[in-house]
Order: sequence, then C-alpha cells, then structure tokens
Amino acid sequence: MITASNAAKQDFLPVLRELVRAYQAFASFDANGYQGTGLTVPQADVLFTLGNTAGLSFKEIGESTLITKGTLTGVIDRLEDKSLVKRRVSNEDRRVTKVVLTKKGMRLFEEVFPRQISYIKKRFDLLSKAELAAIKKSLHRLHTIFS
Amino acid sequence: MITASNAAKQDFLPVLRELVRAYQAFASFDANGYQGTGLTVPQADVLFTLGNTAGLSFKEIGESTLITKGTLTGVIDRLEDKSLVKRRVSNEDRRVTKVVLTKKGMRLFEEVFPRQISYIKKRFDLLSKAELAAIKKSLHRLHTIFS
DNA sequence: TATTGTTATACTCTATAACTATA
DNA sequence: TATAGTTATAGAGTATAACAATA
Repeated sequence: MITASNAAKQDFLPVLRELVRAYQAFASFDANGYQGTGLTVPQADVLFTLGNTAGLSFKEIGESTLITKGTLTGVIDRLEDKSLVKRRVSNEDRRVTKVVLTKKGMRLFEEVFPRQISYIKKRFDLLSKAELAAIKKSLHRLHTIFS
Repeated sequence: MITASNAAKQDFLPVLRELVRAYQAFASFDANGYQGTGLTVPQADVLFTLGNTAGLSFKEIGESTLITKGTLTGVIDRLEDKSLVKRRVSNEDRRVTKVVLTKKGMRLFEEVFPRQISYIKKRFDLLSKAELAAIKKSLHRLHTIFS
C-alpha cells in the first residue's frame, strides 16, 4: 500500500470552512471600522488606493482593487458625488482619465486610513512574531494553489 | 529597551494583503465551479446547506450561511422560482417556515456538490499533510483574533 | 411581548457586452 | 485595430425598519 504524502481524502473540508470563516470574520470587522465614514468597502478601497498618489487611471485603480472597469465607473461616480475625488483627462493620452483625491478626499483619507490601520493592528498585535510569520506563509501558500 | 514579543510595528500589512488576495483567489476559483449550474454563490451556499437535511428554517439557514433574513427571503424566492426548493409552514410552530429541497433541487445538489468538492480538492491535493495542517492552524488563529 | 418571516425602501455592487473617443 | 472609459442591461445582495401572524 502506498502512503499518500499529500493531503488526506476529505481533510480539506474543515480547512475550507476555516478559510471562509476567517475571512468573513475579518471582512465584517473591517467593515465595522468604516461606520460613520459614509464609505462602503469598495469606496474605502479606492480611497486608500488613491491616498499618497498624484492620481491614478481607472486601469490602475482596477488592477489594484480588482474592481472591473464597468463597476469602477459607478464607484468613482459615487465618490465624485460626495466631492471626494475628481476626474482629470490626461494630457499625454486623452483616452485616459486620472482620478485624483480632492482636498476633502485627502482629509478623509488622512483621518480614516491611519485609524483603520490601527484598529486592525490591535488585533494583529495579539499574535506573536512567529504566529504572524506562520500565518503569512500559510496565506501565501493558499494563494498560490488557487492562482 | 524592551524587545517586543508581539508582531512588529507594520509587519501585519503584507499579511493583510495576503489574506485578501488568498481569499479572493479562492472565491473566484470557487465561483468558476458554478458555471453552467445557473446558481449564484449564495444560492449554491443555501443548496449545499439544505442538502442531506429534512429541511431547515430561515433562521437555521441564516445562521449557517451568514445571510441575513431580509436577504434570505430573496435568495429563497429565486431558488423557489427555479423549483429547486419549496416552503413548508411548520406544524409545531406556525411562525416557522421550513425550506426543503424539491426532487429537482436534490438532483442538482447531488450533481453539483460532489463535483464542486472534487474541483476544489484538486487544489488542496497540491499541499502536503504538514502544509495543510499548518494552514488550518493559521486560519483558525486568524479567525480567533477577529471574533 | 417576543419571535419568525415578509415587505418596502433605497442603494450598491456584480458581470457582460456594446459603444464612443482616442491612439 | 486596439485601448480606456462609459453606458446599458439585468440581476443580486446589502442594511434597515415597519409589519403581520403566531407564540
């Protein structure tokens, strides 16, 4: 009889459940952090992507946030309605629209971003360095098997 | 100077990114598996929850899938429109509606569930037993810090 | 009074594909 | 022809709160 060196028959199902639960727990914790900002998660995602840049094209934002271009138009529209970003047609290539934070958007970014990071950091601080390293390695490995 | 035994200052940010990317990679892979079934992910989630049960109440389905009751009504409506489930008012407590798979729903469950599991298993089979165990432990630890 | 599920409201995001302007 | 972004289409899920039926 050959001993399997790979993962045994059905052992992955509990791991799958843990993946989903762990992510849901994080996502829900993260979303709670945006309470009172008026931002949805995708909107915050875009705001954080634009922070500390001189503006990015739709293409660049889409690549970073994994929001597809059709959806991104709507997300940017809603951020523009709140005067948090503005569109600027690029001079080099007039097909390209750069999205830039307004003063108001920059102020919101500077308020919400560090707060959200420290809010999340508090939970990661519960981990030892070794645990954090092990988790990073595990997540990276998971990422590779699904790519 | 006191040496920090917990996670160092900003080291958690890359881990956070890995968590999001790993989950997104899995979610997108998983969603691809439902191609051709006519099911959305939440619908498949409900179908899989109902499989091998004699029917569950909205409350039970909501607890298992983390779909809130208002949303669940719509999801069940769409599954009912496709004749995959039916509603049955409980005799014990007439406030309770049990959701039960129809014959058609059961056939779909029996076709899609094992296929989806084996589709995902192929990826987990790329892991050694030790890797799988480490990943499970990491995910569980992540889950606990966000709960 | 409390609980179960429904309904209504109002958004927000999703994928997909056709379309416009520009390169 | 190819690319960047917009628009149209058609869902689908979200939170929230008021509601009806039942306990």
